[in-house]
Amino acid sequence: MRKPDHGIMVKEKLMSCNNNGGKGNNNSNNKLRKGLWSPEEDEKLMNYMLTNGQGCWSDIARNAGLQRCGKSCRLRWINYLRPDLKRGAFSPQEEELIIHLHSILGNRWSQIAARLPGRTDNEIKNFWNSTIKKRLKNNNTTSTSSPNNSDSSELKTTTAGVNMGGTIFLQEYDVSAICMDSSSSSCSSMQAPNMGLGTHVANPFNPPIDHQNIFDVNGVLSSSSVFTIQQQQQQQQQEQVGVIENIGGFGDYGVMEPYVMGLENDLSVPGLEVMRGVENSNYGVSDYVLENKNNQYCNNSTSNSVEELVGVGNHHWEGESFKMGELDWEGLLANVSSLPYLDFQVQ
DNA sequence: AAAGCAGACAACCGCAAAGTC
DNA sequence: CGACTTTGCGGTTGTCTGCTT
Repeated sequence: MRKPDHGIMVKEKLMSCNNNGGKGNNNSNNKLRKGLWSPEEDEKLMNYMLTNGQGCWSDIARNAGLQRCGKSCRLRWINYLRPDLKRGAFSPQEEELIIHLHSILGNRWSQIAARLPGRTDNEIKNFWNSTIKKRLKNNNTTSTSSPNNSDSSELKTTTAGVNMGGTIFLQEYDVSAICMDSSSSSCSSMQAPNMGLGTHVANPFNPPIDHQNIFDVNGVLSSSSVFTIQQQQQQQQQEQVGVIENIGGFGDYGVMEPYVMGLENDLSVPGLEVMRGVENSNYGVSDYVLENKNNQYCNNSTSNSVEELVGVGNHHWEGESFKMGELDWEGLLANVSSLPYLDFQVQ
């Protein structure tokens, strides 16, 4: 709907930017611009960043000749100017991953974004709040099940919804297919705190990788929560559309258009990763090429590192070629299930 | 054609953690 | 060790745009 080129109609607002909640301001220039960024400002910041790399943001704002606070510059760079940003609509795979990650991480947008290359937390947050949440809510209102209905004694097909805190619960999710683990064949509900799912599991590098835990609004482990990755993968193979389609029939995306990340030239930003590619003016996502030095995207199931377990963050895209279009989404989703820092969020 | 509405997204705000002096 | 600064995060607001009435 809205074109990505903003900042043309910048309102001349001035502000006293204060990062410290009113505790002080060491910026000699108290009249700082506020509001949308102009193309000139973007250019200044971009040029400065490409030349000097990332540093102290307040210095950047000053040295780049911007009448902006460092905080504003940082946000602009991270959310808009960064060369490794991917633009355009979220692909169905990305949607699926977001939903999946959100079911695990909750509103930890930065952590979710770290697992979606080229996407920012702000972007994902907006997308969630404007699109996914609404879809799921609509779907939930038409659902026969209530969010608080954790009666898992019945094996029902999928319903999904969003609790008051915005966390997805997947209840009664094709239980017959999911609850194959004999140890949990009863699919009985369990209170999350009793699962030892406090701030972190005891050993963060040795997570209970055979469990995916999805909690309903009361923190009750849903009836679909316990199954092994292997079973999940089997399920995903059987149901390629998986969670997404079961939630509400996402996928109204038409044909994905080729979109290659990056800019027309190779970009080498000090302090940032090298990305290589050619931008297509079309928005939409499919086949862009990143360079991933480690080429480790979510395929190292034996890894001891959190990042390696669940994929890499935005900071790691460099090195050998990596094709987004060839993402092992299913593998990614499977590995995401093994997030070791499964904080239990009381909503 | 104008007004109203809703979607999408950029940007701000407040807070907290981390870092520095 | 405390004060101050910087950075990062999540919630929220503001603005633009396309669609509908």
